[in-house]
Amino acid sequence: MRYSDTHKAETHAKLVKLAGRALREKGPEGLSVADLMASAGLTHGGFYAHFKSKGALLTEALQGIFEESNHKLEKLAEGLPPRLALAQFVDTYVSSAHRDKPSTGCPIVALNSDLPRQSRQFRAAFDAGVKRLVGRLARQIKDARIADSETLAPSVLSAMVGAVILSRAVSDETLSDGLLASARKNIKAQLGISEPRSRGE
Amino acid sequence: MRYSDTHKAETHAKLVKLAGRALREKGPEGLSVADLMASAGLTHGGFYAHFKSKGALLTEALQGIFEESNHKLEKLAEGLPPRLALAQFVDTYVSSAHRDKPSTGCPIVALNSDLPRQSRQFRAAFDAGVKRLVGRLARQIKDARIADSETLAPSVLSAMVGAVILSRAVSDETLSDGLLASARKNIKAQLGISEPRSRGE
DNA sequence: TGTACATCAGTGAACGCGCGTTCACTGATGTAC
DNA sequence: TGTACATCAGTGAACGCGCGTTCACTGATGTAC
Repeated sequence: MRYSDTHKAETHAKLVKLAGRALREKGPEGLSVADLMASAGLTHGGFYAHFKSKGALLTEALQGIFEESNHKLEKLAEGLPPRLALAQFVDTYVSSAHRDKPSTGCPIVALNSDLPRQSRQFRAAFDAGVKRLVGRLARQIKDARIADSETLAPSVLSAMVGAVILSRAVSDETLSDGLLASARKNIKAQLGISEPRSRGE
Repeated sequence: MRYSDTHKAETHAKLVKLAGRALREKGPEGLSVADLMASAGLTHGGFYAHFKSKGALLTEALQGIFEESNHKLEKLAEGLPPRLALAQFVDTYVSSAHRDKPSTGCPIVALNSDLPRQSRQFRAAFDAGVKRLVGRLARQIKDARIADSETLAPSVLSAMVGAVILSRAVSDETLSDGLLASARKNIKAQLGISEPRSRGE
């Protein structure tokens, strides 16, 4: 064969990864097959040797994103006591860094208003990802011995999601920063994990 | 003249209104000029007698939506004591009715992830709308004699926005309903306006 | 009062463009004999 | 050991389609004389 045994799988993985970024940056409609292939150094015709359709790629890319997010969150909490891990999660999620990097950020924030127009498979993958994230958050809240972990988790997630979404949507930077700070403060207060040390931040 | 004096203005207003609904339902890219004109009983060529471009229409439609939303909110609070008005706002916004009717709902929820890809004019109109809504909410919180009205308002808005967005994005209805209920409860608790009467709801 | 002309909201064919998708082909390599 | 063939990831031209936009035209009516 012209290529190594693993070559096709490597190309496939590369395409999924690139698509994951483009998907979050440009949305499902903004991602173009030709551009994606060009970004991988290939020509557009070869796309269909890897994916049945653009839709199939989108779903696979979304699954990959959620998988990757999950790993990142695991790493973030590693070795930290539950309450600190939770605070760390909120601070990292509701941050200007997250706001400014959609291509590597949370897919819920990046894709939400496109969702109603996507395929059933895509929405199913999204659902699974959201449920998994809610579950993880509920466990973290429970581990931190905070009451009402089950009902608190979805509400905390939606507050975090909403804050980053609004901060991204708004182009006035002062308004955007203030919004994030205010949300961080209130979410942590709601969880009862406001740390007194960094008040001067 | 073939048409009455007000005819063109009426058609224009009708197009803006129809565009406002289509915009929230299908997004900026999903709204097609030809479809819009057809929905008004006209042919697509006439569009440019009313608008300089599709972009100009989108901006005008967005401004119209925010205007209309503002009127709705005013009506909702009319005659109610401040705390009840606030609770009413939260309950109406974070509701399955709002979730299920994107075409007449809040544009922040409907359009957020499309925003980075829109024109400067469109984003400016969005900004203005968000600021106005935050201002209105801050005033309501202040009127209800709740502390921290300035920092609370953006955080409450983003929590409400996030809840409806997530509830719309998720296709599992139980998860979606639970999310809204949980968010309503927590937002009102955060504001200190949980009413004890409707606990059994 | 009657005729010629101007107005202008709306018509509908046509345009250029980017898109997702198809398909005959390439060319380096492994395999069969 | 050498030759003919099969394989298959990737190439690149071509397709049909929907889109935003343009433009010559229509036709009912108001206005000038």
